[in-house]
Amino acid sequence: MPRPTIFDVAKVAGVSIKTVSRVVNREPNVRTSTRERVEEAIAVLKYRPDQSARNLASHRSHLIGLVYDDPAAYDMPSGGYILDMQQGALKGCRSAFSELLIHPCDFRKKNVGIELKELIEETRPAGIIVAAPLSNMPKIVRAIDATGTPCVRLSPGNDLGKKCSVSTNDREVSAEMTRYLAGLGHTRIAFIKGNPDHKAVANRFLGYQDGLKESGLEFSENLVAEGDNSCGSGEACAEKLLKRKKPPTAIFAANDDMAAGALRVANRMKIDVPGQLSLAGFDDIALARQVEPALTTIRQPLVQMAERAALMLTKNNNGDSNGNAHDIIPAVMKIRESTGRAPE
Amino acid sequence: MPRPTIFDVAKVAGVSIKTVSRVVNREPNVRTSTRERVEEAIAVLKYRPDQSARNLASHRSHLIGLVYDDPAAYDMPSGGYILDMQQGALKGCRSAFSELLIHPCDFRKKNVGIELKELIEETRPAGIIVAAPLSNMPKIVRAIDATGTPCVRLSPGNDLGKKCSVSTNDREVSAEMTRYLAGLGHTRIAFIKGNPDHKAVANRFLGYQDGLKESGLEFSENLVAEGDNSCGSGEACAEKLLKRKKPPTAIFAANDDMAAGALRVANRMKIDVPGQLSLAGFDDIALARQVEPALTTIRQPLVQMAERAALMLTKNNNGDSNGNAHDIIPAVMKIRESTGRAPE
DNA sequence: AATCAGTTTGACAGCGTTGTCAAAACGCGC
DNA sequence: GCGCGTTTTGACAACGCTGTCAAACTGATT
Repeated sequence: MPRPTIFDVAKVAGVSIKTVSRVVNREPNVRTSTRERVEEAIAVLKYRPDQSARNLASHRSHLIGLVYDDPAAYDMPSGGYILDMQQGALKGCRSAFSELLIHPCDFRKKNVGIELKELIEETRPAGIIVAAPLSNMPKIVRAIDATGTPCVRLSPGNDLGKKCSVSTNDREVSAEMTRYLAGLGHTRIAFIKGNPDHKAVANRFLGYQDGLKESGLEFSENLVAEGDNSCGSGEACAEKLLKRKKPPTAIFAANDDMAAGALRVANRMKIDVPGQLSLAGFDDIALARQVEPALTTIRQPLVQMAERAALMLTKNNNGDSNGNAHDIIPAVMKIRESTGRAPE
Repeated sequence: MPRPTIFDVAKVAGVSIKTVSRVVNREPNVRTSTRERVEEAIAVLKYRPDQSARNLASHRSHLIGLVYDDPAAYDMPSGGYILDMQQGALKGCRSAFSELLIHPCDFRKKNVGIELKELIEETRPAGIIVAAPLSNMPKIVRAIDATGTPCVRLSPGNDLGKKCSVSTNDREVSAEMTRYLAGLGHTRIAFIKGNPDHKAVANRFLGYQDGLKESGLEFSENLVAEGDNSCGSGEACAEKLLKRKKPPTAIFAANDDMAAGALRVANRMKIDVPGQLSLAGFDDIALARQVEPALTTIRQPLVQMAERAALMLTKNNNGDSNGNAHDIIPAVMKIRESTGRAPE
C-alpha cells in the first residue's frame, strides 16, 4: 500500500489539493469547516507530506549547516568539542524535523569565505551554525551574511552585525577560577593567553584580570604569556613563566591544550603538580582527564549551546524585535587533581 | 544568477538532460568522450544536482548514513578518529553528490538495533556505513540487514553475512610493530589486549603473536593483560604487568588510550620511557603526540577507509559477483619517542 | 550493401508539492 | 435583488530530476 499523497487527502475531504496544501501549511483564508474536514482526512489516511516534493516546489530546505574549524586539518587535534557541538546540533535538528549538514574546514585558509559561500549556494541550507574561531572572523561572518542565510554564531558578543549568537560566560567563570586559585593561597597566579583571533579565549583573559582584582591581587604583565592555543605553545609559555626569578605558583591557561603543555614542562622540570605548582585549563577536553595529574578545568556547555543554536534557526520564536538574540549558557568549573594549596 | 540546473549543463555540453543525468549517476553506456564533455560542463557551471528533485523523481534518497559509537556518551572520549571517519565519508559523499547523515549512538544500549531501524525508516538512506565496534555486533548488523539497506562495515572480515567491508591490516601491521620491538633487542614484550567485542582489536593480538613467532620469541600468557580499550584499564594492566617478578621491557597496547594509561603508570613508578621501558600503541590518536614522551603507534588510514566505504555505497561498480567487497587499506607505523633499545 | 545485435542517446511523462492567478462564493449596503 | 469588495476555492503550471522506451548510431558479419 503506497504512501498517501495530497491527492488522496483531497479526494477524501472533497476539496482540491491546493486546499489541502493550505491546511497543511496553516495558511490563512480557509473556512473552519473546510479545515476540519481536511484535517480529518489527513488523520484518517495518516498523510505525511513528502519533504522532497515540498522542498522542490517551495525552494526551501530543512537543512541546518554546522560549520567549524577542523583541527585535524592542521594536526593540532583536540577536536572532542566538535563531537559535543555535533551532538547538540543534531538534537536540535531532530526535534525540528530538520537535517544537519556538517562542514569542517580550515580557518587558516585564505579562501574559507569563498568556500562557505559556495557551500551555501550548493546546499541552500535553512540556516547556518558557525563555531569559533570562524564565528569571530569578520570575513567569514560577512561572507555568510552576503548569502542572506540566517546564521547563529557560537561565540560571545553581538559585535559582528545583527547576527544571533549563543555563548558561555567565559569572562565570569574565568574570574571564578582565578578567585578559586587565590582562595587556595596563591598570590602569583600566571595566565597563558590564547590565540587572539578567538574572542572567547580573549574574554578568559579579561576574566582572569577581574578575578585578580576581586581577590585583591595585583595584575602583572610578568605573569602573562601569549600562546596560540596549541599544546606546544603552552610548553613554551610555561617554560618562560617558570624561569622567572619569581615564578608563579599557579598557572591558569586559556585552554586545556596549553595547560597540558604546561604540565609537560612541569614534569620535565620535576616540579610537582599540584604540590609546587597549581595548573588550571579551560574546555575540559578528553586530555584533561587523561593526563597525570588530571587537570582542573572549566567545562563549556557545548551540547546545549549547539542545540540552542539549532533551535534558534529552525523555529523563529526567538530574538528581539530586530530578530536577533544573544543567549548565554553558563559554564561550570571542574576541580580535579592539578590544583591545590599554594606552597609555603 | 540562479543556480544551474541539469538543462544548463545539457546545453553547455550539447547533449540531452538525460545524458547529464547518466553521467551524474555514473550509469553505464555513456561514451567516454561524451562523459568528459559533460563533466567539464558540470565543473564549469559548478552544477550540483538538486537533492529534492532527485529524491522525488527517483523515490530514493541520496543520503549516506554514518553510524558510530560516540565515546562522549559514556565519558571515555578519544573520539578523534570519528572526525577522521567523518572527513573521509564526507569526501566520498561529496564526490558522488550525496549527503552525509551522521548518527552517533551508544553501543552499550540494549536497543541500538531498534534505534537504527527507526533511523533508517525515517530517513531512508541509500546506504549505511557502520563503524566499529557496532560493525562487529551481530545484533546491529542484522538489524540493518533486515531493512534491506546497503551497508559497508568499517571492520575487518567477511564473517557477518555478505556485507561489504573496508578494513586495515591490523594483524600484519601489529606483527610488524612486534618485530620492530624485537629488533630493538626486547625479548619480554608484553601485550595489553582490548575489548574483545572489537574485532579489529582482537586481530592486533593475533598480529602480536605472529610477530613474536617471526622474531623467534616465545609467547607467554604472563606477558598478556586484558583491558577494555580505556585509559584506566591500560593503567591497571600496566601495573599488573610491571609488578611481575620478570617485568616486560616493552609493552605493546592494542590502542593508544591504553598505551597512554601505561605511560602514566610508568611515570608514577619512575620507570624511564623509553630508557627502561618501551611503549607502543595503536591508532595514533591526538593524545599520542601530546604525551611526554610522544607515543610510538600505528596510524590507521581512517580517512581513506571511510571515503572508500562511501564510494562503495554511492557507486555500484564495486564488489564481487555476489555484490560484496572487502577492501583492505594498509596502516602505517609511526615511530616516536616512546620506544627504544632494550635495557641491558 | 544489407542485416543484426549491441551500444549510446534523447523525447517526454511523471514524481508530490507549492505558487499564481482567476473563478466562485460570500457578505454587505443599497 | 444588484453591485461591489472580500474571502475562499480550484485549475494548472512550475520545481529539477529520473524512468521508460524508442530512435539513432555503432561495427561486425553476411
